[in-house]
This record gives sequence, structure tokens and C-alpha cells, in this order.
Amino acid sequence: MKTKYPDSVSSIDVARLAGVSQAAVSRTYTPGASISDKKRRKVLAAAEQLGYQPNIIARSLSRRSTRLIGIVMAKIGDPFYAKILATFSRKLQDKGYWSLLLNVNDDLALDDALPQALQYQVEGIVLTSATLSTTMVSHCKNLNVPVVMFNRFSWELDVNAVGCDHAGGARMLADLLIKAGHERFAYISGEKDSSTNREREKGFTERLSDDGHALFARESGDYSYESGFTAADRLLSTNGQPDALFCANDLMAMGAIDQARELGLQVPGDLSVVGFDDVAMAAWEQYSLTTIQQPMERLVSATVDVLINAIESREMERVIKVIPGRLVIRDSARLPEKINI
Amino acid sequence: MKTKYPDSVSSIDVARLAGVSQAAVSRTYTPGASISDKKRRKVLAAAEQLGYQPNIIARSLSRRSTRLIGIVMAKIGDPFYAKILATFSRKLQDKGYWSLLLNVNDDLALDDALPQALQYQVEGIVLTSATLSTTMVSHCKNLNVPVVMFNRFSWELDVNAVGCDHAGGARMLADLLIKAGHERFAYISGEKDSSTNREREKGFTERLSDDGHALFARESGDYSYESGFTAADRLLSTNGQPDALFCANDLMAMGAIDQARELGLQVPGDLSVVGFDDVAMAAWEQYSLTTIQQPMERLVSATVDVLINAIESREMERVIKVIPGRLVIRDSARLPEKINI
DNA sequence: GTGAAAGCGCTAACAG
DNA sequence: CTGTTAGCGCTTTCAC
Repeated sequence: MKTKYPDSVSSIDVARLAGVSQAAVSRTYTPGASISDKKRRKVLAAAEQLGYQPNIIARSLSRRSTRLIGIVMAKIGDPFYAKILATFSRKLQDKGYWSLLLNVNDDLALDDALPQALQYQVEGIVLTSATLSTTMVSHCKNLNVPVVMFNRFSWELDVNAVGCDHAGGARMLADLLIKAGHERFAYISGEKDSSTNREREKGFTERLSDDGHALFARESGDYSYESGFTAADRLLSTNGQPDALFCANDLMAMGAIDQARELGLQVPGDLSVVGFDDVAMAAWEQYSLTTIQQPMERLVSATVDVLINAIESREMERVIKVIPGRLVIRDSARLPEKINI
Repeated sequence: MKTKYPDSVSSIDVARLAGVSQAAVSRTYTPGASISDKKRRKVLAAAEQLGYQPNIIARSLSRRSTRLIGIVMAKIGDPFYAKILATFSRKLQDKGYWSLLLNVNDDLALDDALPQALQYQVEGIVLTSATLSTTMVSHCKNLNVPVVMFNRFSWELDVNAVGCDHAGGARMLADLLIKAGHERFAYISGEKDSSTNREREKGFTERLSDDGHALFARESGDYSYESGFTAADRLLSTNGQPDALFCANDLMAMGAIDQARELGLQVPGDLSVVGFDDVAMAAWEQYSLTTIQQPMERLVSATVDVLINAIESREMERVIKVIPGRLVIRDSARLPEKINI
């Protein structure tokens, strides 16, 4: 078997060519290391000539620091998550960290994926889907690698978390709908065991009952457009129809709107529909969706800050941040007479 | 300064506890290595007790193989690319490789990003956006790390490439529109210097001129919904209007449809609109877009196969694969009388 | 089948 | 500032 990198050039080669010690070349690539300008230039010249680049794997082993962050994510295809991922990798890159992407799904469950990432010596983990098992939590803790959960909270688990105020956002939505005089409120849920879904439903129904209203109807979805479409069908083709519909995310809201129109209903004339997330498409003409905007930049920044801080300061106190969403009023829901929200 | 991983446990610790040599524990984790069952069990037990996991960074250094693949991508937020990324990471994981995500943009240009990835000793690179400079190509070549460009071709560059037959797809679209009796064909382009855009435009106009037609109008976009929306405005609010519109991707087609409706036009009654990609949304009720489906699974599989093969066989012959798209007929374009496409 | 030992490429004391 | 040296944790001959 041939060697893998017959062509790789190491710091020793550079040192030889430059006529300096190997340590000197290491130093030229270590910001802040003490080395004379003259020597540095010689090294750089030799490196240039040989096409030398430091081997980060070796450096990582020696420094015990890989500057790798594991990002675990399911549903990368979902526009909301895709945006999240893009934002994460950008912000991490800005801070000199790199993203090791762990795409979890049925094949690769989180409990299998995480140990793998850990073997790559990731220095931190951001979890954007699924939640950790307690054994995994303690595993990470033992290894001293900080974890922050994004947009999902768990009181039982001793893990950092940053996310949007889902309950609060849902409350704003309920409030708007109530003030506009709606009477029969329906909800299409996301995946039932997601913390996101629980909170959004809770916020919505709580605000409702604060005002003496109860949920008129409820259907289950799974955050996909299709599930919104079919759930709306079940919801709207029965006798008594709701006049306000909150879908646990925008994608389902768009599906629901399409279904409603299919059934000959006007949105918002006959039915007000609101969503959650404010994905790019929510602003499109066809939907013009009233929704809660999750402050993506702030959320991701906060997550990255918590993570990096935990890594670099080695603080181990748990931090939880919840960041308010912003009500974005468009045309998919009837408005109160006097707008003073 | 404290050590980074005070808690990390190495194969030596395991060996000590198990009462075997360090080599034995290494062998335990090396499939095919010769070690007795008895010894292996002892090692496994000790490892379990200590929570030992092999350090892949150290293994990578020793084996000179990281099983890391660099995926460079811009516009992760674009639904088409998001899907691509999801598929890539899944297929790579299935083959035991991990994805190092390089999010390129204005801040981090490709020529800066790539050397970084190379320093991480990625064993291969898939490029889904931008194209390589020749110096980068030779850089990768020297380092013996194979590159495959996804959905972009370049004859000058000596690089592997896998992609959809954009020209062929565009030709099918033109064909369909011609057969349906359209007269005035318009095109909204994607980013002008993308090879994707060039090929789609070329295929479209060539098929047109085969039939004695010329492009009636042309506007430029950048693949975003918004650019389709505004380009359609310029296109449709002038005097002579096109009756058929090909947009370089679905997103722009959806923007164009929304704009057309805004202007009181019927789609496809007054204007047929077709796109390219077949993103999930193209199937949604509001758009029901006739388009070319890029065979995602096949494209990604082929790309991964080419890459992995190049890595594992160390073949260095250039391979180029172009895979046909599939015409998906929906309702956004008028159809020929007799359907026999 | 097994242990000893020599690396992999780089960093970081440690003495000059 | 600089070279020498001892690792980082694992793999892989090489003798036994």
C-alpha cells in the first residue's frame, strides 16, 4: 500500500531548506511566538517554495485543541434550519472555529452521532434538533465539552440553552387574534414532543384562556408544508369552522393557507392564519404571512457566545437565554379596528 | 493555564486498567487487527469503565487519514442548496466520512477557505459554488486531494465535475413552450457568470433558434425570489409582453408568478412560466410550477462516488458526469394540444 | 496473538 | 531569540 500523502511537506522539510531549526518554523506560524523577523522571512520563503501549510491535525493533537465545533441538525432541508446553519457556520468561522456537520436522522440517531463527534475532539456542540439523553449529557460533561441547545429547553437536563421565547411569541399572536375579534381559534401543532411545539401551544392557549377563550379545534402536523395542508383539510371541511388558525410554524401555515383557498375560503376574509418563524417565504405575495420573527442573528450570536465562552473560560455554570421574538404583521390575519398593539 | 482535557482518558489508561499492552487496546479498535477475543473483552470492559473513546485526531495523524470531506458552499439558505447539503452529509456519513462545512461568502472567499480546509487534511473537497482558481487546482493536485465540482463545469480547469444537464433541461422546457404554441419567449437569468446560468440560457435559446424563434426579452436576476419578482416587473410592464417565461431557477419563477398575478395576469392563461430545479415549493398549490427536476439523489450519489473513488483508489484521471434532468409538468405553463412530449 | 518501539507533524517547556 | 527535547494519542512494523 502506498503512503497516503507522498507529497506532503512537513515543517522539517521547510526547516531544512531554510537552514533553521524545526521549532523556528513552528514559531513563525504561532502568533505571538518570539522569532526574529529575519528568520521568519527565511522560513516563509522556504515554505512558499515548498508549498508548505501547517498540519492542523498535528497541531490539534499537540495543542489539544481542534477548533472544531459539532453542529447537530436534522431537517437541514427545512428553510428555517438551513438559514440557521448558514448563520452558525458563518459566525463560527468569524471566530476561527470550524463546523463539523452532523446530520442526524433515523439512520444516524443523536446518541450514535454524538460519540463520533466527540471522538473528533470537537470543542463544543450545538444542538439544533432532538434533545440529549442524560447519559450523553454526563458524557459531554466528563469530557468537558460544552453543549448548547438551540431553540429547545429542558429543565431536567443540565445543559445550556438559548432560544426564542416561543410561548411569548405565541401569546402575542393569540392577543392579536383576540383583539381582532376572532371567536373560534384553531391550532395546528408541530411534532408533538418537540419543546418548541409545547411552548408555542402553551403560550397560545394560555393567552386564549386569559380572555375566556378555549381552543376550538386542534390538529397535529409535523412542521412540514404538507402536514399543514392536510391538517387544514381536516380542520376546515368539518361543520363548525374556526375563524382563526395558528400554525406552529410558517411552513404549515402556508400549507394551511393553500388548503383554505383550495376549499374556496378567503384568507383572511373567512379565516385568519398566523405562523411562526418568519422564513423568507412568509413575506412572499401569495402568503404575506403574519408571524413571529425569530431574531436569527441574535439567537445565533447568543448561542455562539455562550458556547465559545464556555470553551474558552472553561466556565461550567449553566446558562439559559431566552430571546423575545417580534410580531410581524402582514396580511394573512384580520386586524383589530384600531391598531395599537 | 490548566490543561485542556484534564479528564481525557487515553489508550494507555485503558491498557493499564485492563492489564494489557497499549497496542492491544489499539488493536481492539482496529477492525481486522489480530487480537484474541479474551483480550479484546478485557479491553472493552476497561474502556467502558473509564469511558474511553479513541481519539480520532491522534488516529488521523498516525494513519494519515482524517475521513474528513470539505464541503464548500455559498447560499446555504437557498432551499435547493440546503437540500443538497443535507443529502451530501447523509451520504458521506453513510460511507464513514464527515463533513467539514465551509461557508463561503464575501467575508470568506473560496481562495481563503480552501487552504484552511486543506490544513485540516480533508481527504476530498466538494465544491457547490464558485469555481476554483487555477492555482488552487494545482494546490489540491500537489496535495493529492481530489476535488469534484457539483453542478458547475469548466473545460479549462482540470477538475472532476458532476452535474445536471442544464442545457438539455432548458432545451426540454423550450421545446414544451414552443409546442404549446407560444410566440414571445423571455428569459430571466441567474447570476450572469455562473456556469449553470450560461448553460441554461444556451440550451434554451438554442432550442428556440432551432425552431426559428429568438429570445423576445431578457432580464437579469440573481436566483433569488426577489430578483425574479422585480425582473418580471420590468419584463411585464413594458408594451409588448412575452407569453412564455423561463426563469433560471424555481425561486425566481415563483417571484415572477407572484409579480405577474400582481399585475393582473393569469398564469398560465396570459403567461406561461417555467423554472428549473424542482424545489419542494414548486409543487405547492399556489405555484404548481412546471420545471426541470434535478435528480438530487443521483447527482449527489454520483458526486460522492467520484470523490470517494478518487480518494480510495488514488486515481487521478479526470471524470466528468452529466446527468439528465426530468421534465415535471404542472400547471404554470400552457400545454400543447396533443401531449406527446 | 502479543509487546516494545519507532514514528505521524507539531507545540511547548527548557536551557542557553 | 533560538535549538534541543519531550511529549500529544494512536498505529504499525518487527521480533518473539
